[in-house]
Amino acid sequence: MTEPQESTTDPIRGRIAREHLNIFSRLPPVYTASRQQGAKFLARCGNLSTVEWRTLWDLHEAGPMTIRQLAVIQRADHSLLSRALPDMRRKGLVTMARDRSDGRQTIVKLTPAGRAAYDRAAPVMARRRAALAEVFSAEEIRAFVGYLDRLEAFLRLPVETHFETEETP
Amino acid sequence: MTEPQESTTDPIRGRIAREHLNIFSRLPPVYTASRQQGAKFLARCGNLSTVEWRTLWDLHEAGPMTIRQLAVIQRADHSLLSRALPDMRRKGLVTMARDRSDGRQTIVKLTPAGRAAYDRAAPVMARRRAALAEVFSAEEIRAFVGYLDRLEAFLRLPVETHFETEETP
DNA sequence: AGAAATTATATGACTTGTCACGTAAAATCA
DNA sequence: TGATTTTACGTGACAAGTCATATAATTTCT
Repeated sequence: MTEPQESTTDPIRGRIAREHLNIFSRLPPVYTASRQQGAKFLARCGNLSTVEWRTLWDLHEAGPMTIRQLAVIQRADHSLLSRALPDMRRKGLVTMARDRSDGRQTIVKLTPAGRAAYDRAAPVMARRRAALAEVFSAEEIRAFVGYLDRLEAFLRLPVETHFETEETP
Repeated sequence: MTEPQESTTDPIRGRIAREHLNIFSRLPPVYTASRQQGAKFLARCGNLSTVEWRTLWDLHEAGPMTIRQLAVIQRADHSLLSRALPDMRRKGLVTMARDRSDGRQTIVKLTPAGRAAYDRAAPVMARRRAALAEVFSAEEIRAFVGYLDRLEAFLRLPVETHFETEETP
């Protein structure tokens, strides 16, 4: 009744089944799927990249800020922004001005075109979050986020933590 | 009592606080942290990359297989493996042989050196999973994975799903 | 004030991951 | 059997991210 090649596919299936419960293995595909879904939503409302969308959103919500602040909010390396922003300026979405009171900093600000791009994208991206909210209740989201918090805390522990002799004498 | 600059930092903090509950925003940093932690663990036991480690592990657990099967297990694009494997062969970790019965396929197999590299890395990576298990009970892992399953199912829905007029007449 | 340390940004090199497209081998179907 | 479709793999081009290092401006310390 079962396929004759079962002996060949079995170890593969077994492997997949076991990895299903491995959080570390699950993360990359889930993250990637999220990135792709986000990109598809963005494709429907202009041609913003993920980084661009996040940046427009942050600037819209929190007002003009420095590159570092953007990086802090997005929890990404500042170099990611440092590379993305000149392109966004070229596209007319933002302005970048050296801070007069602190010459190291660059203050990034939405332009009218940037605001327009935000306005075009925002409802579509809001729809995405609304769609998620149809699948997860607010309570479930909180629980899920709680797991993410705890996982992240674990992931950011210094690695040595896990290699010290942990015998409590 | 509060800092005088609160008016400046407030919108930033507010933004961070609000994004904290946004699953889509939380995923990239969590994924990235996991990748970095994995890389640090791997740095302690040889110099395998993430992809290399995953591949050695899969081959060790499920035996020789094709590039496609590796990609399926890892839920990644075949091109990722297609690029990584020649390097691994060059390092002597695997052999790649054209399948005699199906000339399209390449069968990847662990070499003794590959097995040795696996044996070196495996205990360290097992320790990582053990450390996670100290922080999450088996039950919690199941619940967490359940959320990931549901999220992934949502993320892989065709995008149009979310744009059809969903008024049930 | 001057030296030393810190901070903000830029940039090169790299990993993980995608998609699109080309080619060869295999499977299907007429 | 021969034409068409499918499948496996390779490869170029790209996005998102990192780290390390350099430079300039600011802050801190003596």
